[in-house]
Amino acid sequence: MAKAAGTASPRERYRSQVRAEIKERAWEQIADAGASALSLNAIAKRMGMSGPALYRYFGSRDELITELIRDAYRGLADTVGANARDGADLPELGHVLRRWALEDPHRYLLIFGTPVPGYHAPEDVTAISQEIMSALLDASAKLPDDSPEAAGPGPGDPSSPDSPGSPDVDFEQHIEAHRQWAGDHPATPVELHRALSFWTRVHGVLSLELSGHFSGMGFDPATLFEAELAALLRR
Amino acid sequence: MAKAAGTASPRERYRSQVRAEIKERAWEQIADAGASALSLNAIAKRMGMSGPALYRYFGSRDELITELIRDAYRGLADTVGANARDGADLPELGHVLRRWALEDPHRYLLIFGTPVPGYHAPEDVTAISQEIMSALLDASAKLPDDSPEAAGPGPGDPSSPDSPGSPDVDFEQHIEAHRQWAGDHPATPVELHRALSFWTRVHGVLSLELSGHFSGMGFDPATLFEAELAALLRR
DNA sequence: TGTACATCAGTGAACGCGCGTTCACTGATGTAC
DNA sequence: TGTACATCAGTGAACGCGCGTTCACTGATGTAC
Repeated sequence: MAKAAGTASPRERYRSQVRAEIKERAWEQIADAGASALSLNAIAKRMGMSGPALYRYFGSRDELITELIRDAYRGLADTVGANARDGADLPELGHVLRRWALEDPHRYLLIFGTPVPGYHAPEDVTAISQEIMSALLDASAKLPDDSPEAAGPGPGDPSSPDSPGSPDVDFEQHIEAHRQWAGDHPATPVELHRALSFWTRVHGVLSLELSGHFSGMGFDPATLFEAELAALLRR
Repeated sequence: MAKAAGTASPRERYRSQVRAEIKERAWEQIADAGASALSLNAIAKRMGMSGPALYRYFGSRDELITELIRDAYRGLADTVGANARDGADLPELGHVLRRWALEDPHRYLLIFGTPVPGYHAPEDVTAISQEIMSALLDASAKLPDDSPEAAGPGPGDPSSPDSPGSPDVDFEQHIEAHRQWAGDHPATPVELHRALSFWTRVHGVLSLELSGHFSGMGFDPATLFEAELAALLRR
């Protein structure tokens, strides 16, 4: 029988405390030596416990990694979702994302970096990542659909954004025909396109920044990030 | 005494053959299990040799990894450099990069993916990556500096590309003051900016594509890639 | 309130494994006279 | 062309290590009467 929701026995409370500490140490270890070096024995040692003790809390090493990935996705979805509901626009969500990534680079890289070899994410993670995409689509849909060439006051007519045969028109036709990933979201092709550009551009700067590829170059990645977000609106 | 360049004794020839085969097997292993699982013993086993034998060819595991990274950078620099010298423009270099990455995703990810924990690239790798950047700057400098708003026939006057205080002007001022990474390259701030945008956007799409983040989404990454390259020209 | 029992956290020993690396050695290949 | 020596590739044993995981067990904590 399941316990009444909301209450928790001291044992249950203790259990979830220990589970939480295991995860904390796991993140520390990932920060020190990378995700593929994650070791239950090493975590146990750091906690002053014997290795096998952890098997009371996680069935296997893979189960622990899965839960770390799930937690990371969940946290990102919550952060993005909350800001989107508060009315953040796409550039603001960009800053939210960047802050979240810099707060704990390894958490970001565990999700969006080189995949852990041989590891396949469970289904619910896919659902969470669709939740994130959906928040981005909401924000994308709040921006005007036409490019600012015609910066007049009117809402813009839909006939002139691109010459036919241009890569944008091509992509927007393509995305129209392959929008299953957007679920039931009612975004227009331009909005879908903008959300995808947003995602890839944000990731492009963040990924290189977090991997240290700008570190010897002298300039401030934040300024480049800013410019990329701005270019996204211009187009 | 060093041998006369160009000739090689049978022993030297054999040596470099075996070295090459070790690297080949190493790449196979990276493809199978990730860079952090690279193991000299496992490579030796695949080659039908005993583990210690490899120490005739590489001083340590780290030395082998270093050389793989160096080779990858070198290969990319050669590819990009050759195409740039043949007159490829920035979008064409984008396709070159994408082809190179898809040809062997792990090679790309070893360089631009999540860093191997605890590993620091040697100096000559920095030099090679500057070589790549320099080719991108050459290509960037071949494009007109002003945005296509003013699509008139004149070469464009330098006073109108952006309103002051816009993120682009901000970034271009910043990059002007921090252009040491560009070495002696005489590119203008707009060109520097475009080369960096090129790099981060190309990487943004490629990185997510290679890590499988688009795989369940249904659309074709190539089309998105195309659109990103086109947007780069537009600005 | 006290006793009997069930639940559960954590331990220590053990299994088999693969790792990087060192070392003394064998045997083949190349070099010098 | 033949012999003596040096060079070098590769082997097998060994070192110490840490890993994931199973198992039988101890001892503390919670539950039922």
